[in-house]
Amino acid sequence: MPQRSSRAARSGCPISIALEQLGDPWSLLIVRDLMFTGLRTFNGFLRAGEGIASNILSDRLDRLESSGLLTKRRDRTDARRFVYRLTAKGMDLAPVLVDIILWSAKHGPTDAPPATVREMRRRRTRFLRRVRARWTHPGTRAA
Amino acid sequence: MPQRSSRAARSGCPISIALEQLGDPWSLLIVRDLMFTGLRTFNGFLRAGEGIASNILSDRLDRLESSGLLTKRRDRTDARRFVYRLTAKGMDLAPVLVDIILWSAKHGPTDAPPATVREMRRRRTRFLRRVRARWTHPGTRAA
DNA sequence: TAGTTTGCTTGCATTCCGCAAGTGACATTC
DNA sequence: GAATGTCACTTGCGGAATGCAAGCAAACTA
Repeated sequence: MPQRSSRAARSGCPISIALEQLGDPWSLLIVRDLMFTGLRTFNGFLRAGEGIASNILSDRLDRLESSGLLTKRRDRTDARRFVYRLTAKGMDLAPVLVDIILWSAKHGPTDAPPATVREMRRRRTRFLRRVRARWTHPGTRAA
Repeated sequence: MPQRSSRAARSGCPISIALEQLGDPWSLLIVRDLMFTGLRTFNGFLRAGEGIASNILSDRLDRLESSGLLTKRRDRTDARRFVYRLTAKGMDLAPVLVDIILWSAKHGPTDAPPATVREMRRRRTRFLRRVRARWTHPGTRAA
């Protein structure tokens, strides 16, 4: 278990604090998968992501869990499997992710559906409310 | 000049695209210094930051410039010095940074002044307008 | 012109990362 | 119930990135 000793407690700056938990190329992608897609298992992240290595994924899931961004529980129907789920703290990253999506979509071509991007921009708070509702009441797979 | 070959063009996901440009522990801190503090020079970033090494800073400035997030010009009054400045694309990260600050301030103690955090949360668009105005008309050092 | 400042660059040791291969617990199939 | 497959990792290894200290040329200052 590699330690992130050099990155710990650099300063009290809120941005620096956030980067200690999310300042790498992978953590936010895992949060994205948990928030916007239905992915909740190890192999789900492995395959549907951008090609993260399994050891890195394992390490990032541990860090995100110890940062309080997600929880890890055994699947009830399959004891091999773990179910990863965003905490409220992790869910509170939704505005950040939405702004990042809007920023990327504004400054270059992306795969994000233009209709969704437009909705994010024009009905930002409503979009965030819906994402949160889907998290509170899972199973509601909104378009 | 180390290359970020392995991180290039992982997918068309807008979050992945953003992380290719900002997905490390330092880039966003440089953007923060440019956006919220008056820092614009190499040694300014070096000293006021969280202790970035000079070679890393040099590399990150190059990357941010080639990503179109900042510009680099000679200082007119001191030809040794370069002046780094956010582009419009870099400035468009302001909503992201504000959301990150709000997220950090909500989930733990930070050094951010509570009054500023409250203003960011309650008058978000006005706060963003002011940050942008200070960028458009430099010299206006608002509190 | 001697000395300082500025923005890097270079060497080097340490750490991190991606890839491939393995492992043990569990599930499925026959 | 034995063979096979799945799941969530773990390990080994080579290469890349990082942090630290030192050095450097150009430009400014005394």
